This record gives sequence, C-alpha cells and structure tokens, in this order.
Amino acid sequence: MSSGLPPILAAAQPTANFNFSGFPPFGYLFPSQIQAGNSNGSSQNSSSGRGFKVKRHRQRVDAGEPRNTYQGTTSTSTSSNTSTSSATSTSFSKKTSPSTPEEMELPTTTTSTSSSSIEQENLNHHLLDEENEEIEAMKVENDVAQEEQDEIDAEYNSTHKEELDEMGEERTSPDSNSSSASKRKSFLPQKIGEELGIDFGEETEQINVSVGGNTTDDTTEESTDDVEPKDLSALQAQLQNGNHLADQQRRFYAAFIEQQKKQLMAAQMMQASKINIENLLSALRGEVMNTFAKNMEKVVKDWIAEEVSKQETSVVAPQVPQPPPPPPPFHHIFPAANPLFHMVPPHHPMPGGGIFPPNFNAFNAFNALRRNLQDADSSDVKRKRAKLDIKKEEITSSRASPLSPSASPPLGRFFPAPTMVGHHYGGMNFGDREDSPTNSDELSDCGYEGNGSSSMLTPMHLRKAKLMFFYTRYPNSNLLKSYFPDIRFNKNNTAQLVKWFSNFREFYYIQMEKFARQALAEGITDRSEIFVSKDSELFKVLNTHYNRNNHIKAPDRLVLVVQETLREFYDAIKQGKDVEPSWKKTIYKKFQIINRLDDQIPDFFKEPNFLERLET
DNA sequence: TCTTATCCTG
DNA sequence: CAGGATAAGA
Repeated sequence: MSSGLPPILAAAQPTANFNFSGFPPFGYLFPSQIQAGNSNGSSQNSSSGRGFKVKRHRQRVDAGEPRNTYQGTTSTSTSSNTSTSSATSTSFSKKTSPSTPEEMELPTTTTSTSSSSIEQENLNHHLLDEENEEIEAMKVENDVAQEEQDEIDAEYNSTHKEELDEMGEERTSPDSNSSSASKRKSFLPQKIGEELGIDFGEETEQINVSVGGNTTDDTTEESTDDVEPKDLSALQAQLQNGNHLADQQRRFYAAFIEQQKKQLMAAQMMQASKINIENLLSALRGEVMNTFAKNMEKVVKDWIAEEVSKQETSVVAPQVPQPPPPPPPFHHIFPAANPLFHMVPPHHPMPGGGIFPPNFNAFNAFNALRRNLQDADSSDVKRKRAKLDIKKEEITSSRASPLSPSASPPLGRFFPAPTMVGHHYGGMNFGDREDSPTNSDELSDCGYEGNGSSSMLTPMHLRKAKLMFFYTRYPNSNLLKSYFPDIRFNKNNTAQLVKWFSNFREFYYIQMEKFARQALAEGITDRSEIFVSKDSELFKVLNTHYNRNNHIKAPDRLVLVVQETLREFYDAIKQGKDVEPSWKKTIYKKFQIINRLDDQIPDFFKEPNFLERLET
C-alpha cells in the first residue's frame, strides 16, 4: 500500500510487442452523440428524482448498457454440456460470423454522420490486431496452440484486410445507421467449451504423458493429421490391455476414430475448396461433438448396462468372487498431486507451462454416468443411505419437501454435508413468495431432489465461481450451468450465480479504477508503461479476493487481461473521460463484447471432487 | 415482455 | 453478497 503500485510499474520497458504507440484509446468509443444523449437523459433523471427519495439520478445509459446481445439465448446452440470451441475460439469466435462486412464495425460507431467511418474502421481493425498481437506475444509460452492461432490470425487479418479494401467507401451510409446492437451481434462472442476430441485423446490411463498438444485437432488440417496416428496408436494400445471392457471400448474407440476420420476428410475438403474455413470448422466441430457425444453415451451406457446386469446375475448365482465388476478405470485423473496448484513463485512474471491441460473430462462424464446408472439400478442397495440423507435434509430444512423421499442422493460425495449451511444461502429466497403458486420447480429448493442434485448454491460453490472468474469474466448462464453439474438449476439459483459474477466484475472493475488512478498519480505517462505481473499489488489483491487460499494457480493469461483492463482504465482516466456520466460503461462494453480475453475454464472445474478440494 | 447487466444501497 | 431500480437488447 505504502509504495502504491510499484510492481505495476515494475518494468518501465515498453516491450517490443507494444510498439503501437498511439491509437486514440477511446476516441472511437466515445462518440459525441452518446455524450449528448447522456446529458439529456441525466437531466431528465435528475429533474424527476430531485425531489424525494431521489430516483437515483443514474448515469443514464449506465445500468444495463454494456449488456450486449443475449449471450444466453444464442449460446443455447452449444448449450448441451458438450460445448464446442477450440483453443483459439476465445480469440476468434467473433469472426465465425459469416457477415463479414459488419464485423469490423465496433459497436459505438453509430454515428449517422460518420463521414470518416472508414478511418474508424481502420482504427478498430488496428485495435483488434494490436490486441491480438499483444496477447499472443505475451503468452508466447503457450505451446502449439499458439502456432495455430497465429496461422488463423494471419488468415483472419488478411481476409479482413481484403474485405476492408473491398468494402471501400460504399458502406458508410447503409448500415452505419443500423443500431450498434446489430453490429455487435455479429461479434457475439461465443466461446465456451472444451474439445471433446482432446479429452478422448488423453483419456488413456497414462494421463501424464499422453500427447498433450494434440488437443487442437480441429483447427487445421495438418494438426488433425498429426493427431490421428497418435490417437490411433494410443487407442490400439488401449485395446490391447482392455480386458473387461474390451468389447465396449473397442466400439467406443471405433466410434471415436471414425469421428476423427470424418473430421480429417472434412478438413481436407475444406482446404481444397478454401471456403470459409471458420464456418466450416465450427459447424464441423458441432457436428462431431454431437455425434461423438451421442456415440460415447450410447456405448458407455451399453457397457454399464451389461456390467450391471452381469453383476446382478452374479449375485443371484453364487459364482467366483467378482467383486467390483467395473474396474475403477480412470479414477485418478489427477495424479493426486495437483489439480490445485499454488501460486507460482513470484519471480517469473511470465511462467511458461500454461495452465492445466484440459484433459479428462470424458472420465468425469463416464464415471458420473456409471454412478448414476448404478444408482438407478441398484437403488434398493442404496435405500439405507438415502434414508440417512433424507434425515439430514429434514434436519437442515424444517420444511423439506416430503416429496420424493425415496430418491437417492448419490451426490452425497459431491456435496459435503457440512456445506448445508442453509441459513443465509438457500432458504430465504423463497420467503418472499410463500403464496406464489408459480413455484413450479421449487420442491428442490431446500435440498436434494430426485436426481440427487441440490439446487442450493453453497459457499463452496461461491468459491468455485470465484475461481472460475479467473478464467472468464463474462460467462453466460449455460456455461455456468455446465460447470456446476451438481446443481439443479432453476431460475433462482441461476440468477444467483449470474449475480455472483456480476458482483465479481464489480469488484474487479473497482480495483481497476483504483489502481489506474494510482498509476496516474504516480506519474505514468503512457499506457505502455503499465505492467501487471503476478506479483503486482493489483494482482495480489485480485488473487486474495477470488483465490484466497490459492486453490488454483492463477491462469497465466489473467495477468494480461488485468493489464489490459488496467490500461484501458488508465487511458480513460488520463483523458478525463471519468468526468463523463458513464465512462466506465465503454470499458465494460469493450471487455464484454470483445471478451475474447476470456479464457477457457479448465475441465477440472467440472470434476465432482473439485468442490471438496476447495474446502481446505 | 423477458433477459442480461449495471449501479447503488444495505 | 443480495435486492432493488433501471436500462436496453431481442
């Protein structure tokens, strides 16, 4: 505190990647119209609210402003937990939109009078490029994915430059009037997801080694090419040892291989015809994902059913001791050591390594599925435990729904009993609508419900959400839901979860403002002098807020995000924008719309045990 | 009208 | 962190 933000300024060396000295930081984000509008609106507000309890003369557009298109609804396309995307998706999701011309238009250029829209375009384009470059440059360490991204980046840039040229002058008038929103729509950032392909590639028991990189199979043809053989051999190896599941696994893998081939072929075709690679890719991905998921599910289900039936028959007919039929195949995905790291030692500002490998979620699904089915099938075996849990439930919530008492909560292990700190987290939400007959899905409010999942978000979930914030600042509700599989979501708890993230952002931005002002006060003269590293004061503040016990190692990219945010705030403040009514709005908007700064959330967040690990 | 997102207050 | 007010997109 005393020394302000020394670390931030630490290296006052404008690193090479930041050659780009002068893009008018927000000029394009602050069209004069908006300001005019602001003054109008605010005056209205103040006049009307001046009297009594003050109608909170709000900053006019403020509140919901940055809200950008319906993330949620659009994203529902990918909603089914098997989300799509690739390593590069966060950065480039926006250009998947076919409507190229609009793409480059940044939201705020609603200027109907815009005589120089082209210039703005160029600016914007420049901005995007610049940021991409920066980000990429700074996360050099990130392996192969990096290269792919570069490739794509190049393509992206070139294509867009062409487009820009083509578009030339004509397009000033017609769409410049279309609401900024519609333009933004084309941006619609849609990330989410983790590559299923990968998961399977790595699904082999030898997690540690197995071809980490492969993951990105889908982005380029070559990569898929490379991956294929590896996968095949790995799979074959698998097939060799597979005794119990040999059959099922064979089918399973066969399906997978088929998918891969499909993918490959498609990729080649795509290459040949050079047509909108992006689109094809995404479509392809979706398709593969779907079919693959289906196949997997089916195969696994089959196998489980078989195993279960086997088990049952074996029970009936006294046979050889056949204790645990389904071998605990892939239990330790994480070599005990560390799903949860600790902060890296302060000294390397740009630690290599990258974040955790996005592996093993197939296993989760698998195990979960297995569990579920077993639960269902051998329900009588579980009755006892169910009863126990019910008792618990009754204790914690006097008004526990008498419904579905027989339902077994296999979630016991997901959901550590002590976390039932109902007071102040769940129950009271409903006080307000005791009468309302509208509660359709309420029965689950106070605890477990048929499926065994609870609808109550606990402090553990909060912790987890905070950690997720390290990766994504603007998650949509579907993404969130997919990362809380143990929660049975209804309107209330989804809203709560979303609200959490809103609060997280609030804190985040407040810190940004604070430190930006500090930086300014310390005499920093240019945004490029602002640096954030993992031992920066600001970063520490954030870390203690979101990752108090260092449950995870902060993602490397986070520092970039923070730095970029901080710089934006710095610029805005430096230029006196902060006197304007809703000056932060534009920054929010920027980070929301261009939220390619969001990272992918590692898959281990979906681990059922993840919550438990957070307890310590 | 429903959603999403912010601001503000407690 | 939750609730309410509020704004704006769809």
